[in-house]
Amino acid sequence: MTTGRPRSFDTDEALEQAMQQFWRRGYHATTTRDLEASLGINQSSLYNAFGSKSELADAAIERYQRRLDERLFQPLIDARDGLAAIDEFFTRIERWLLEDGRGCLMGRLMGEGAARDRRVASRLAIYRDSLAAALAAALTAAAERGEISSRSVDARTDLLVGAVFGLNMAVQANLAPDAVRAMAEAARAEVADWRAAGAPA
Amino acid sequence: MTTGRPRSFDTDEALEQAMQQFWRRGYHATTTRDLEASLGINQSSLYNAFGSKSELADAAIERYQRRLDERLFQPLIDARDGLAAIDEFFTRIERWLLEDGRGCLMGRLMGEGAARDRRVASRLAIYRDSLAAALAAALTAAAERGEISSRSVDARTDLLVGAVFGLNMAVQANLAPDAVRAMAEAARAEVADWRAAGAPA
DNA sequence: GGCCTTTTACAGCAGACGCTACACAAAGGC
DNA sequence: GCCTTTGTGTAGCGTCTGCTGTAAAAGGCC
Repeated sequence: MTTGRPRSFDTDEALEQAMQQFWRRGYHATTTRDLEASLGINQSSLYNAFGSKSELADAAIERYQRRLDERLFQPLIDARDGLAAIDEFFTRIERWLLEDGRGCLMGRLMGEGAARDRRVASRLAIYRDSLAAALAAALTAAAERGEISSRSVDARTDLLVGAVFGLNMAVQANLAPDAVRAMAEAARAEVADWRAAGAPA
Repeated sequence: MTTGRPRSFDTDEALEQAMQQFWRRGYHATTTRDLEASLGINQSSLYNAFGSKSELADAAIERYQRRLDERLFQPLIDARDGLAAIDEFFTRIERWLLEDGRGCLMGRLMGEGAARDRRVASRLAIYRDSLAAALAAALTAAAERGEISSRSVDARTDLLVGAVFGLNMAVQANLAPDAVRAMAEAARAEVADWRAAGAPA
């Protein structure tokens, strides 16, 4: 059995703070000194506990993705009311992106080209797949309810993934909150038009 | 009159190379040593000619924006055939983004948060406004032709700006070219649906 | 109380960054 | 042929980056 000196900090709480830091600043702009400060942990302890900046980021992103699934993707999948769920989804995303002006960690990572780190690239692939799967599930539900044609599900999934990417880009580009809200509203209006047009079976 | 030693390089050609370098790597990842190499110019000459990295980038971005206007935005404004012009616009953007796998310089800058540099932020504002203005002009033309309702122009401008941002984000996130193509195709399909639905005057 | 293991603190490494000081080179003006 | 003006090459500045070497500290186990 290993005993040794006990950790002076809570690993889970440290990971939470790391996630917050990466969320605020992205991957590259977050330095190991920043992490030292925001985690309240000496750099050598940080390396001892997490291995490297890349590994710590990976763990922090995993934590973030669990939160995204829980707060945004899973509700979209669980709500079986078709287009209404998508409307609600964009409302949530808009709030998520503008709250505290922090945007979305995944949007930050995509935008800054952090995919050059293999671990981050893998996380980004998971993000994209989760987002597309949740939207596809909602659109499939909408087709089952007769709100849209089932043949339009794939293209509209791509369109909405693009809209979400676009919202992230807008936040990343420092667009005014009102402009971001207008973009989200435009997506909701488009979805509403689908219902109005109906499904030609 | 000033005389002095003449430049050993062509300033315009150097600026072109600087643009290419920023285009490939973005703002932060392009170092003054990179520029030294790709411009074939000593760093001190570079600073003597352009002032600073920020000022050189500003001039390079201005050059890029002229090219964007000429190849993408102005054709969209000049073509007065409404939705067909928008379809063509997305085809051009798709090609622009995937050609040489370089993406778009403005997308790179937006994504990497280069807006913290004041000059870059100003350039990004110009880009966004030009893009929105070109799309709004085409949508207005489409409304005049009766293809869509004139009341939907503003919302659809926002939607399409979002779609373009989304395509840029997809490229920035290193999505497979086929996935980017699918996103562009989805935007075109959506635009085609507008024509099918027609304008309820 | 010694032993062993793990974590901690401090200091520093090697490399990259944007930028600049300085001496020299190359042109025109007189 | 010198002077002034501007461009060039070298070398290096101060700072920041991710990461590590080393020794002391703090716990369990016998």
